[in-house]
Amino acid sequence: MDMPTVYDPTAVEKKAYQRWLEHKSFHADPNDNQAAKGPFAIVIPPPNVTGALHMGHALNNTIQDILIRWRNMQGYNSMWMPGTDHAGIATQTVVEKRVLAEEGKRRTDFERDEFVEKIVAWKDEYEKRITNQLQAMGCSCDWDRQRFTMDDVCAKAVREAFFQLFKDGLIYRGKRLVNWDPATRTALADDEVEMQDVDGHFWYMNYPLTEPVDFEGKTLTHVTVATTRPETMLGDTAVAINPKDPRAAVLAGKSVKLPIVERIIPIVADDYVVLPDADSDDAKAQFATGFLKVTPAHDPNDWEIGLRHDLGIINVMAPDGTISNEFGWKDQEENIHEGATFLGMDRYEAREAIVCWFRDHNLLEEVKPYTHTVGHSYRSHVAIEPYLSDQWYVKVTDDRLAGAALRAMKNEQRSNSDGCVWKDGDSFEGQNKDWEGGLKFYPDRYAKTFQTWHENIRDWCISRQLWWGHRIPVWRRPVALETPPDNLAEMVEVLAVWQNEGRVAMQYRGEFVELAKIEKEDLDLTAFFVCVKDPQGEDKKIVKELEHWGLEQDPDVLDTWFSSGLWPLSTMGWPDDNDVLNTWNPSSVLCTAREIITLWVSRMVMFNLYFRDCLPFNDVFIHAMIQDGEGQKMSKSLGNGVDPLDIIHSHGADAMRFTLASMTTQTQDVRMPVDVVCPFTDEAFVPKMTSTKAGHRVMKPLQNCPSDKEKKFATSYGVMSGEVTPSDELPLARNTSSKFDIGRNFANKLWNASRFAMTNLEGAESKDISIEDLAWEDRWILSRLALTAKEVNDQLEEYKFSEPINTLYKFFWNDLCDWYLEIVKPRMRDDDKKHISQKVLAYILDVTLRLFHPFTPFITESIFEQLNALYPDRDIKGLPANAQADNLIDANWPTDMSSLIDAKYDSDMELVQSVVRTIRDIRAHYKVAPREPIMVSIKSTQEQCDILSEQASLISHLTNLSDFSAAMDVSKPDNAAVKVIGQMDIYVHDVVNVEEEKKRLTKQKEEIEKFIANAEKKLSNENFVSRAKPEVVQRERDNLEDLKQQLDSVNKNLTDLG
RNA sequence: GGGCGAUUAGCUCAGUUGGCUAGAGCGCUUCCCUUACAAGGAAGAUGUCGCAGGUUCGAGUCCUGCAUCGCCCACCA
Repeated sequence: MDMPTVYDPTAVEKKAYQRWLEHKSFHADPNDNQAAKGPFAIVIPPPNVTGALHMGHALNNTIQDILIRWRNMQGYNSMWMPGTDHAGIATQTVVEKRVLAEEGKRRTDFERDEFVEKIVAWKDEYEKRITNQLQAMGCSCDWDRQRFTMDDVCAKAVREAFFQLFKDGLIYRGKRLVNWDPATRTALADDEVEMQDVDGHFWYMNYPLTEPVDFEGKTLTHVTVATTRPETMLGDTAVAINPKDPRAAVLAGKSVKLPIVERIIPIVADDYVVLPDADSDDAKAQFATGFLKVTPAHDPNDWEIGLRHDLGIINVMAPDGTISNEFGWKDQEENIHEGATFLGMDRYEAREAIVCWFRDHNLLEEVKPYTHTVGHSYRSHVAIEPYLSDQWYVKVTDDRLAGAALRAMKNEQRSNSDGCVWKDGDSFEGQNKDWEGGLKFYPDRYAKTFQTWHENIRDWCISRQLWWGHRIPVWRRPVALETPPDNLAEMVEVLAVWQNEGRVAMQYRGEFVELAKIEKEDLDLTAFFVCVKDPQGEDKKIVKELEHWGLEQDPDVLDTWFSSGLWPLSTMGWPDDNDVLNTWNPSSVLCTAREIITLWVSRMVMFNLYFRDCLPFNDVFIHAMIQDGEGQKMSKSLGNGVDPLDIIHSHGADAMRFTLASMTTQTQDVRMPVDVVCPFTDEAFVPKMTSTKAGHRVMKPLQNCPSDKEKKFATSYGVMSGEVTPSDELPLARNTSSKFDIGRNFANKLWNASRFAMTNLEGAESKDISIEDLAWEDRWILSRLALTAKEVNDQLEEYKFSEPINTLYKFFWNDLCDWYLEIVKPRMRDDDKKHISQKVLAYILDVTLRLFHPFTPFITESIFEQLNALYPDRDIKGLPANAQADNLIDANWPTDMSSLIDAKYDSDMELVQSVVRTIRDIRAHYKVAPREPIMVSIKSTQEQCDILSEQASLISHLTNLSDFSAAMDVSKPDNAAVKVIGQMDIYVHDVVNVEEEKKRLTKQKEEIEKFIANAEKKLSNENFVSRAKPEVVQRERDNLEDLKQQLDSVNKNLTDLG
C-alpha cells in the first residue's frame, strides 16, 4: 500500500483520467445491449471558443458529469456529447482585437478567406484549451464524438435545416432595423450593445397643419412633437396620435407639412403613442405632447407603426452616420427644399443645425433636459444607429415552431395566460403527439420564462454581416443588372428541373416561384432567391451555373444560435438516419443557465420538434449563475472569471467539484468571492504542518494554497513574509477561493479514512462471513449507509445536488469517521474477530466509494483501485452484493439496501452517543485529562439500561472509562458530577467541584424551566389544543412530561449538593 | 417598463407541504500532535431570520406593502 498521509490530487488525477481513457470508459455504443436500462444522453452546452472556461462552466459541467456517471453506474447506456460553439461575432471580435494588437491591421486589410484562417487558428487554440479544462475537471465526455458547430458534420445539418425551412416558407427575407455602429460600419448583435445613461434633451417642435382644425372652440394650426432625436425629422413620414386622445377625433386623417423638406405627411392614430399626463409616474407621459413623429427608417417602434399604417420609409443617413440622400431618401424628385442644407453633416451636427432652424423659424416650442438610456457600441463606444437593411428571418411565429414549443411544455407547468395566440381553437388537452406535454423545467419557475417568450415571440433575424459563421446558402444578385442576361430563359428552365429534383428552392418577391408564370424579361434578380440544398457537396455544379448566370452567394452568415439550435441534431449526424440519432435523440436532460432559455433552449426545442418530430430533451435543469464577490455575473467580458484550472491547482479537481455540487441548491445565484489570491507558484515553498512519530513539527513543501490555519501557523514562524521568489514561467498569482477548502478537507479526510481501512486490510485474509456474524455497531452503520444510499439516489432523481452531497458528507464524516471507525479500532486488534470487522469495513468503503464517485471521481477511483488490489472479495452473505469491477467508473451503482434500514439501531446509537458526549463534556468541563480513566454510572429506565449495558465496552472505550454501570437503582455518588439527559442521570465519579457543579446544574435548570414555560403556554391555549393537529398536541404534551421529569431530577441533584 | 430571485451567525450559505427550543462549513474560544487524518479530534460561544402590516392556535416558511441588492427581457418620445 502506498498512501501518503496527505492527499495529493495532482498525482492521482492524471493517472485516473488516463486510465478511463485507456479503458474507453467514456465511450458509448448505441448498440450496447448490456445496458439494461436504456439510453441516457446529455449534449453539452457547447462553450464558445472565444476564451477559456470559467467557474460557471465548471459548475455546468460538474453537474452534467455527476448525472452521466451516476446514470452510467445505474446501468443506463449513457453518452455525453462534447463540443464547442464558433460563437460568430464574439469570436470574430476577439480575433480582430488580437490582430490589431499584434499586427496593427484591421479585418478589412485581409481577404475574407485569409482572415477566417486566423479565426480558425484561434478556435483551434481555444478548443484545445477548453478540452484540457474539461478533462482536468474529470468530465466523462465521449471524446470520440467531439463536435464543433462549424465542422463538416454540423455544417451539413445547418444547410439541410436552412433548405427545409426555406422550402417550407419558414425562412424569408425582410427589412429590419439593425444595431448599426456608424464608426466601424458594421451591424452589432443585441448583446453587443451597451446601455448607457445619456444626458440629453427633449425638443418640442411644431409641425404646421396643412389646414387649420377646430378643436373645442380653438383653432389648431400646428401639432407639437417631442423628440430626443430632431435630426431624424428629415425622414418623418407621419405624425401619430393615440386614438384615445380627445384631439384624435378631429386630427386623425389630417396632414401636416413637414418643415424644412415640406413633405406632406398624414396624422395617424396608433395605440403606441403615450397619452400626456404631467402627474404620471411614467417619465414618458410627463414629457409627452401626445404627438409622436414617426420615422420608420430610424426607430424600431416607428418601423412597427409604419408597418401598421403602410407608411413610407425614408432613410436619410449614410452608413457613416452622416445625412445623405443616397440611401433611400426617395422624395428628392419633388425637391427636398432646405433639406439639402444638411446633407453631409454628421448626425450630431445635423441635430444642432435642425434645432437652430426650428428656432429661427419660430417652430421650436420648448427644450427640456432629459436623461435616457442609449445603446452604444461596445467596440467603438459611439451611439448605435438603428439602420434599415435587408435581413433573413425564420418565421418562428408560425404555429409549427413557437406553437409547437408551447404544446411541448409539461401541462402542469404551463399557465393559462390570455395572451397566447396559439391557444385559440384547440386546447392543450387534446394531445396528439407523444412529445406534447413532455418538456419539464427544474426548478419549475423557469417554465414561465420559456412560455412567456414563446407567447410574445417575434420573427427571428438570422443573418449577420460577419465573416465567421455558416454562409447563408442562398444565391442572388446583389445589384440590379443594367439589362437582363440574355440566357435568362435558359436559366429559368434549368432551375425548374433542379427544383423538381429537390436540389434547389426558390422565392421571388417573398413568394414561391412558379417559373412558368414569370415573365422572364421582367425577372428582378435582386428579389430572386435560390437556396441550394448542398452547395459544398452534391450541388457544386449547380452553384457554378448560378454564378455563371451572375448570381452570387449571400455574403452574410447565420446567427450563431441557428447552428446551436440544431446542436442535439447536428452532433448526432442528422439529417442522416443513424443509430446514434435514433438512440440518443431525444436526449435526457439539458443542463444550462437561465440566461439562454430563450436564446438557445427555445430554438433547440422548436428545431428538434420541426425536423424530427420529437423533443431534443425531456428535462431542462437550470442551475445557478456564478457571481463574483461583488455579486456581478462571472463572465469573460467582465474579466472577473476564475479559471477552474486555478482552483484545481490550489485545491484539486474533486475538491472543486465537491464544493460546486454543494453550492448547487435551488437558488439562482451563487457568489464566489475570490478571497485568496495565492502568491505561490509551483516552486514556492509553502509550509505544511505535519507531525512525526517523535512528536516534532516539521515543514514540508506543498504545492497547494495554504489553509487559513496554515497561514496563521506559518506567519508565526515568519515564513509568509513574502520572501518567496516567483518563478518566471508561471503566473504570479492564481485566483482561488477558500470556499473550496471544504472540498479539499473532505478529500483529505476520505483519503485518510481509506488509508486507515487499507492499513487494516493489508495482508488480511478474506474469509466468508454472513450477516449473522455482524456486531451491533456494524448493523448500525449499515443501516445508516442504506438510508444514505436511498436518499442520495432519490435526491439525484430530482436534480438536487447539494442535498445528496451533504447527505453523503454527513454520513461519511459524522457517522463513519467520527463514530464507526473509532468504535471499530479495538476490534481490529482482536485476532479472533478482526476478519469480521475487516470485511464490514471493506464492504462499507466499497459502497461509500460508489456513492461518492459521481461527485468526486478521481479520488474514489484511485482508492477503489487500491482496495481492489488489497481486498477484492468484499461480499458478505445476506447483504446486497455489488459486482466487482476493475474501474469504479464502470462499477455498478450500489444495489438497493433498503432492507438494512432499521430505526432501532439509530435510536439506540443516539442514546449511546448522548452518553458519550455527556461524559466528554464533563471531562472537558472539569479538565480531566483524556488519558486519565474515570468511572461512570447511569440511572435510567430498564430499557435504556439494557441498551447501555450491552454497549458498556464500547462506551468505555470511547470515553476511557475504568468502570461503567447502568441500572435503575443507581444512586449518585457523593463527589460525582451529574447531567440529566431525558430519563437518564449520568454520574461521572470523583470530579466534582461543588460550586462549579451548582453553576452547571442551575444553568440547566433555567433552560429547562424556559422550555417548560413555553410548552405550558402552548398547552394552556384553548385554540392550540383544539385546532392544532392532534399529533402535534400530543408531541407537546409528551415533551412537557419529559421536561418536568428532567427538572425534578436536576432539582434533586441540586438539593443533594446542599 | 415587464419578469425572476435574494435579504437567516463575523463570512459563504442550507432550511422540502407553516409545528423551530433555527442549522452547516469557514472563522472565533478552550483543550488535545491519542499509531487514518492538525487539511485532524473533543468541547463551547454566537441570531429582533431586511423593515412594517396581515392570515393563523402557531410564521424564517403563506399574503400585502416598503427598502436594499442582483439577474433576464424589453426600450433611444
